[in-house]
Amino acid sequence: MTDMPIGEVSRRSQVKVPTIRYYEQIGLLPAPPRSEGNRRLYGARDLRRLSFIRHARDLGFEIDAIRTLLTLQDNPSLPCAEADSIARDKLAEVNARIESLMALKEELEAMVGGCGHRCVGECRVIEVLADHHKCLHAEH
Amino acid sequence: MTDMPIGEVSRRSQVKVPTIRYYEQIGLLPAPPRSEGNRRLYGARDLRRLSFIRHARDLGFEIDAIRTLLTLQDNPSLPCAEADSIARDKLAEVNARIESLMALKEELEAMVGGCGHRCVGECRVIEVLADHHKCLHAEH
DNA sequence: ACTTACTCCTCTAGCGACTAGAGGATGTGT
DNA sequence: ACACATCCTCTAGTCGCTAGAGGAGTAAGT
Repeated sequence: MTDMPIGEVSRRSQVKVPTIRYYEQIGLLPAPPRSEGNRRLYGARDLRRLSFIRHARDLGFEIDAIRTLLTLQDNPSLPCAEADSIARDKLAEVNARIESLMALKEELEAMVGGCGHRCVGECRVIEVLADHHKCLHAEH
Repeated sequence: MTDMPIGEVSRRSQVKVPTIRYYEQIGLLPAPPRSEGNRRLYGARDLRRLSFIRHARDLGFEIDAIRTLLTLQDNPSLPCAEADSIARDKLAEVNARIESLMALKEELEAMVGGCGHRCVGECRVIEVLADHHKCLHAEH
């Protein structure tokens, strides 16, 4: 459990080796002790922290937000309004992104469906991109 | 219509001035003629090209894909299978992104809903991020 | 003991698609 | 004549890594 080399903590946390070193460099992960041969030695705490980071990154949280979340995690007696608000912001952002991707999906489907694979002169894909007014959603 | 300065073509195409110069630099937009005082002078063709680029960027196409699409647009007699396949790829990617965002949305909703704004020690947001097994979707 | 193969170290540079800012020239309106 | 907007080039920064060079330490097999 303790004194894992970077490769093992990488495998277990699913965070790539250079990324772990990068996280150390930007101060997201504390610099661990080193072996006699100057290798990083990680413990269970580091593994938990890395898993936390990786999970949050997967969920689309930015490094800065994760920094805040980690500070909160380190101080469990603080009020959690901030964590909640970060998650709420993220949710709003995700909803917005879903909405615009749905519009995009419709537009792409119209493009792809309308093209009969002849030549570019008659291609709906090119046509739609060239002429904004042929869009399904003129707002953008 | 012709001999617009960069600011005007920017306003009309909705592409920012430095971005237009950047597109010129990377060879996405041909370098226009210059005025006596060394200012770029754009014509209707450039405006159309920029609008095409902007529209495609909005739709999430990468610069490289746009480069291909522009080449196709410039040669209308080529078969359009490639344009079609680029759009199809993009559609698949968009669908995948929508799906993962929907899963994310659920997870964030569970986080936000489960937290009663007390203190971090009881916060579901932190808890879920720290412990992967509390996720709704264990795959990721 | 020696070799091979692997992991690890530091360091620098690169990615994509811009964006920001410095420092200066040109153009427009009053 | 002057103010002010717009333009020019150039360099460097953003974010979150990723790739590669060049070298050192370590584990397993012979």
